[in-house]
Amino acid sequence: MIKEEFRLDNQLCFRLYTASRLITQAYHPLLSEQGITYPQYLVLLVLWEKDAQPVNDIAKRLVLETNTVTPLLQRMEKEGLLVRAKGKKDARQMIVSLTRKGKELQDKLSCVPFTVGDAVMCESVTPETAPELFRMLDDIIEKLR
Amino acid sequence: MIKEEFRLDNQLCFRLYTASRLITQAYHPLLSEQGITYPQYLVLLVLWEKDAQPVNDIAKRLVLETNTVTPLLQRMEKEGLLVRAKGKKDARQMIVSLTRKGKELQDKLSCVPFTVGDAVMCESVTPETAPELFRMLDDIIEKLR
DNA sequence: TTTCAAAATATCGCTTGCGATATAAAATTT
DNA sequence: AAATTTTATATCGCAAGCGATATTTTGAAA
Repeated sequence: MIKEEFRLDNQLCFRLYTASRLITQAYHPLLSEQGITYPQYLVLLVLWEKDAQPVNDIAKRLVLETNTVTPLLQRMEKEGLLVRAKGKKDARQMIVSLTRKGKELQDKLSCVPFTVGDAVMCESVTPETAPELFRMLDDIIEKLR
Repeated sequence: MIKEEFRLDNQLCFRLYTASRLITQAYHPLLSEQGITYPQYLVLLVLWEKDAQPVNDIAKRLVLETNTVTPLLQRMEKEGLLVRAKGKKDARQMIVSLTRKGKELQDKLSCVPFTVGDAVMCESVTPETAPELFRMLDDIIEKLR
């Protein structure tokens, strides 16, 4: 008999990994309609909050490494969603700014948070219980980052 | 001002995605010591529970597509962790079985679940609250799969 | 039985994620 | 000021994920 601690059904990480992938898949049809991916959508969320940020700030906000974010931004620049320009004060920095196209996507994607939100709501995850779930995930993230 | 629903801090998916990646990173040093990755560890968990399964059963258990699992199994076979053999009853199937090396890893990785479990425990996630978190994640997974 | 649809696996192409390393510019030390 | 260290990005290589598609085998229908 397998040890209890090795049972897949007892693994928190597997649940997080699966839930994360499935929700990302729920985003997919909505985002691909506008030609973007989920990580690209996250970059847009960051830049919609505050435009013209250096690569490092975007990476930190998304808890990703720059070696993940840089190619991501390069692809988005090729798609005309943003531009990257050397920083004037600090020439090491690359300042990332939204193009008109990148800004306009906000309107075109305006229903996405609601559509996905509805898709995720269920028995134990409701507007009442979501804050508790958020708090647990935030604690885990804080502990591990 | 950005709309509330677009704020990164209000996104469940981003939290799941980040928490999932960070916990996977917590596994990394423990697993790479034995030359395996986190998805490969998941395959081992499945096969330790029940050896000699077709590709499809493993994929279903991990909620992954076969086009993800097949190359994963091929890499593990190359590493000598398992063998793949055509099914006798159904020649379309590939039956995946652990090698001695794959079985022996269970002992070498015996402390992994505890080490990672400890690393994740925090203020709001404890042995008491974990079942509630599990239940919410399971509901989301069930709803979306 | 012949044909056709379904199932199981595999291949292809592309985007991520990330460890390791390189490059260039700034900040600090000597 | 010259040398050294730190910081900000970028490049490289490889393993996942996954949509789309191909291949093989089975099962069902005509």
